[in-house]
Amino acid sequence: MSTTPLIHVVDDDDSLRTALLRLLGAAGFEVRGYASTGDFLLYPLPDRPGCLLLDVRMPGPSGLELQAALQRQGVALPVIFLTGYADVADSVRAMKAGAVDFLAKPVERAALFDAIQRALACDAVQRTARQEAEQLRARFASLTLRERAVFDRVITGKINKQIAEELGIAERTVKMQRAQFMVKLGVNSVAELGRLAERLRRLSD
Amino acid sequence: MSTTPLIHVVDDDDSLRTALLRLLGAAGFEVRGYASTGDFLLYPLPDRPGCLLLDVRMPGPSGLELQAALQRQGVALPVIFLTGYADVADSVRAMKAGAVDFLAKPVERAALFDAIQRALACDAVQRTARQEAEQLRARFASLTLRERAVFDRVITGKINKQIAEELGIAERTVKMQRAQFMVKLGVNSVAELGRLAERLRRLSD
DNA sequence: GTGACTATTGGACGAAGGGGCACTATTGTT
DNA sequence: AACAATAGTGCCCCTTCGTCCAATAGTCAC
Repeated sequence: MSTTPLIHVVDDDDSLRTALLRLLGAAGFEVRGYASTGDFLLYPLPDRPGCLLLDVRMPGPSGLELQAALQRQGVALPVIFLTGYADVADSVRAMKAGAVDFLAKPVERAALFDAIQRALACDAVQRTARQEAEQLRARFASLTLRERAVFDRVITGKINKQIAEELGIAERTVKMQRAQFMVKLGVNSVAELGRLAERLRRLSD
Repeated sequence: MSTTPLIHVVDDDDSLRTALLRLLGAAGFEVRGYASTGDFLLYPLPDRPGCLLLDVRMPGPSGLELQAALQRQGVALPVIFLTGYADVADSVRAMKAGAVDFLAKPVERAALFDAIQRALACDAVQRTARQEAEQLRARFASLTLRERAVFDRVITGKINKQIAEELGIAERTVKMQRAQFMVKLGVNSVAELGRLAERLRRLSD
């Protein structure tokens, strides 16, 4: 069920990165180290719980640029920054972009583990939310255009007769399509249908 | 309709505060200046759109402490920090606590107005969300215990007969209470009722 | 006790939803 | 050309819902 979290460490300082990997590994996490932004982006990201410990200043693309790139790609992996240079502008930019924390090197063990815990909690919430959204979208994607048209009108409270007239079809047909998408959506009552519709609407806006 | 936003400026530096007030006033905002955290907290906060420009280091309670106090009181006024001392720890703490931005003095006009614009947008979103939540809660608060019991079962798709048996009352009575809360909640169909129920559930968790 | 008020109930009728059965038209397949 | 497969339809029956008219029982103030 619960896979052990995978923690990615991106830092060009070999000795620090190795120390971090050892520390986190000893704490029971699965870990992967990368010496640069490019190394990290080289292979596709496995779809599993985790977070990213990211150095800010490195040869090549900076940690901030990596964070922005991940955002553009729609990757929601929580990021914890580690930096040796105290730069307020960097920290603010990172936090505005959604970083979980921004820690100064040398980082204290307690602060690091606290940040990781928050990052993993954040990731877990995001993952379940995304998963539920996917399931919901999938269910609605199986509806035909006609069924979807009837659905849209049912959830606004219209009665079959009105729907039939609006769509230029027989009331009997409305009943059929209605019954069909009730099965497809896995609901047994109009009330549940309305709740499902509201959950779908939340995803859109 | 749209009140001009009210911008609060808390800074112990009289000349800077005055300059900020003049600048923002000239830009069309309504402004109020405070020389300390205490001054700001002295009077109740008017309930209107706005944001808070807050210095970090001041004699007495710091800006960060004020931010924390506002959070504890449930005040959601967006905060933009201004600081003369570049301190990464402060900036991270402020941003983690939800600050809109954290700007170094001397602050550029463009950066300031950009931050203010984002803060006001954020405030507007929060205010409408809170207002809708209030209205929703108010509508549900008008339901009697019995009506609420029937409501809970209607939205799970139970039919009147089942509800009547569960609650130990006649089906006829269920119908009546059902009609009553439909009026109270201002909906015309079970589908809308379900959507309303889902919106209410969102507020709880 | 009396009257006002609320909650609850019974019976009945029309409107609406749900679904079974059979027919038709269109489309794609062999 | 013959043959499914599918969507749309008409007819009919049953259940459920919404509502009107009326009646009963409990509570509270005076």
